[in-house]
Amino acid sequence: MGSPLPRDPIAEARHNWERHGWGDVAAPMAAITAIMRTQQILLARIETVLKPLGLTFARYELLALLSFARSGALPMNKASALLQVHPTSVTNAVDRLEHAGLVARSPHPTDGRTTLIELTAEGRTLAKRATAALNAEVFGKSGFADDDVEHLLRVLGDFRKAAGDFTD
Amino acid sequence: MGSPLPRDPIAEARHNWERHGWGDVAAPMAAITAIMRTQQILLARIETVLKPLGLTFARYELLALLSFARSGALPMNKASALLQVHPTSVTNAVDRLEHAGLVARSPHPTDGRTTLIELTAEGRTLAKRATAALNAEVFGKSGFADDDVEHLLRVLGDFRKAAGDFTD
DNA sequence: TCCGTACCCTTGGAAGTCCTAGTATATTGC
DNA sequence: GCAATATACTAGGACTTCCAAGGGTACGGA
Repeated sequence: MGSPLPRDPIAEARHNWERHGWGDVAAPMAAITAIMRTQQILLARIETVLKPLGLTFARYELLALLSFARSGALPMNKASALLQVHPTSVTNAVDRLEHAGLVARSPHPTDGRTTLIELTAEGRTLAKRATAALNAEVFGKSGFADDDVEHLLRVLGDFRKAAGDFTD
Repeated sequence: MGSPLPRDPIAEARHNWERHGWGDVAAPMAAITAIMRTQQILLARIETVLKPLGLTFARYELLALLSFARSGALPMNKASALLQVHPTSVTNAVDRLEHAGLVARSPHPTDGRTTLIELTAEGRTLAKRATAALNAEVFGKSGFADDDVEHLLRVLGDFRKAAGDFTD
């Protein structure tokens, strides 16, 4: 999409902020922008690894979640809550995964409102392969030093908790 | 979209990774997932602030970039490179901003292939208001401690540089 | 019993991202 | 000068996300 820029655009932005008298918020602005950009880079790496397997990140996340579910099945609203995405996004992902034969919908035994989603054998196999690929190609080569990983987990964990992600 | 979960889903995922014998990549996996989620939270905050102004984040970024351009105008390919998004995304954003009367397209004086984009007076005013709102409501209340901001900037800066974002 | 409220999922629409292709203009090499 | 290559933008399609609205089901109080 683009070759390396001669200058860091986020450092430039920070400089612009300071030049306009917003020095008090320039650093957090830069940090937030850097998080946005980092997410973009990581997502691109992940999608590159998943593409040959016919998966997108959204669909992989759902497969992975199901593969760890004790009972092997999850209500859609549970999946929505755990993945922290809108229910319609889950509907969308399940539609496509179901069409690809990787998951199946079934009615909840006692609650007629609820739909359960479950991995097919094929879905379970693909989830394993996708996780192995991501472990090898992305998570195992993140480029973050061990110390930095721990620090990120602490800082971002505090942030998410303060944002109301979890109460734990 | 959801009330706080009783447990941190990312910590759960890390636990699942360790339980399956992928302990060597569990921490980076968790850190990467945390970056994804943090971006999602921050983007939602930003969009909430921009919505009353009739802007999305993508359009705001373009307005802000133009407002800092010395000449007041930028070729679309330059904007694409600096914002680090696909050229078609810039076309999309410019289409909508132009329709809203916030930017204008004009032909490049010497290169017939390139299109220049420029802020209208209205666009310049709105960019100022939007930046003020973001500074007050998002960047000024990021929730990150000053030390953590500096650390984030270093770690993510190293990462982006290693990923080939800039050569500086 | 039955009505209202709460909850679960789906549909349709708007927005963003990227990709692939296509058109038009520059530039380079022969 | 002209053909071949490179560059700039745009069109159409796939995907994800969210919101708003609607239909179905469950449950609790009158």
